[in-house]
Amino acid sequence: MSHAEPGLAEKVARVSRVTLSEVVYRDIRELILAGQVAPGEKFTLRGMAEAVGTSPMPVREAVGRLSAEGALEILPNRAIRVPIMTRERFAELTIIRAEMEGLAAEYAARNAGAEEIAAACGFHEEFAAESAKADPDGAAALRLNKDLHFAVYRAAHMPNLLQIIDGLWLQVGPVINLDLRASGRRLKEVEAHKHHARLIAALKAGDGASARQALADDIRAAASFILATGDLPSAP
Amino acid sequence: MSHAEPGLAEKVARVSRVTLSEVVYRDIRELILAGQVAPGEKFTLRGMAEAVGTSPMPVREAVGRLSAEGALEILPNRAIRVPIMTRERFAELTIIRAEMEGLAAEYAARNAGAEEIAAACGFHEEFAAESAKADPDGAAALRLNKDLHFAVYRAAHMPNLLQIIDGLWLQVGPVINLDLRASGRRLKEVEAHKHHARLIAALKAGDGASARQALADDIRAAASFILATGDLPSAP
DNA sequence: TATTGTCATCTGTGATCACATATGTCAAAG
DNA sequence: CTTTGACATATGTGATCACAGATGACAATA
Repeated sequence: MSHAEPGLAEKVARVSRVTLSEVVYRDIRELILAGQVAPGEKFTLRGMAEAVGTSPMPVREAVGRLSAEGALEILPNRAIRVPIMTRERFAELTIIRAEMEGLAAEYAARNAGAEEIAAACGFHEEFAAESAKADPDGAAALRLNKDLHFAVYRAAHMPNLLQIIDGLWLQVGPVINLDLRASGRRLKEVEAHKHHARLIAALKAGDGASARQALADDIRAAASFILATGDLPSAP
Repeated sequence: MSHAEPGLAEKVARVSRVTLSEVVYRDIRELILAGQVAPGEKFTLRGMAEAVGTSPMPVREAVGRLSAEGALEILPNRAIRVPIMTRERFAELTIIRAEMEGLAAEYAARNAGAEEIAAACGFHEEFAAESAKADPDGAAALRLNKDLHFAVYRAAHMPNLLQIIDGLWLQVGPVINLDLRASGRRLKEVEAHKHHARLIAALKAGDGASARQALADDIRAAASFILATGDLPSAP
């Protein structure tokens, strides 16, 4: 290929053809993250294939990836289901999240550019506004909360860390969303916006230790609420 | 089971039945961990399938899982290769490892039973003995080093954390092993056994903070050596 | 010699088939 | 009414086939 023409041919060629496996993977992933599939729910390759209008093949690859990430579970019977979240597993994941996401916040405080901090700050203000309402929109607040968190994590400029955190959110996603439906005021009660404010202030000051502390507190406060009010089974 | 002859052999075969995908997955995984495939090396589904004596099908699933874990990489051309380790990626993975494995060590100091500490101590003594030799066996020392580390991580009793650490070792595995061949005395020069001794002492004392510090120092010392002496490319 | 165009081959992706096992149904025996 | 057995169906796993795009070899051309 000649390098002379960066024009149309190049662009068209760069149109990365996305595989069906990738599409199915992202579809199932979104279902799980949005909490639209309940923990313990089982499904089959052929059933999912018919639902998305493909052969079972792409679903197989998607399920393989998702089970490798812990977002799905393959029982000894070879059945496929959304993993059940126990109190013990949730507690462990909370410890890991506080550590990893705190680490990301610490490096974000060091490495973030001004525009990245501004973006995170924007999400923070939107979130605080939504939280302050008399009857806050839980789904919208939750989305803004996620936007804020990942704006910070991206600002750390650590792609491998970001990928691990992504996998952790995929595992706790169902519980977070299901719990929100059970108790809509969660985000206000745990005073998430106050933790967020401390986080943003630390980012602006370039104070890594404080950023880490604020983020860890945010995660632990939300987790404590879920462990206290949620109905997570206690099977070890 | 309603079959006429259940027989012992039948039962054993049925119980211990693992899928071919799983076998192939573990095979490739071991190749990568042992550093028997070089970073950048490419391979094909059909080629690997013929090598292991199956159809391409199980290889496809194994490769899918491994690429989800970052142990393999799928290029835009859809070619499959062992990821190239850059200085930047190695530095980031080292930060993450120091944090995660340090966390595991801290909880191991709290949660480990006496027999678990004894097992780790045994690996430590074997490792120290091998390191003290005039001409230490690098491969054996590396294996003992891994045994010691994972004995500690298992003692934390945090299965999710253990799985994440496993994935991290899978990503840094090739470099560790390749570097060892280039400079056999690495383990002695970085004085790994001294870090290990501090770690074991902290475990016995139940001192989580010291255990974390010792383990983080061990990882950072080895990483510094590789960054200083290795020939990792500097492509961001 | 260097470049380009053509053609045979290779490779990943997706669909379909074959098979062993797991699950569900239902009638007969206790 | 409960339990057990056989039988029909459904499901995951593995192999094979079909196909579009990528790769590589090689001759023709400037």
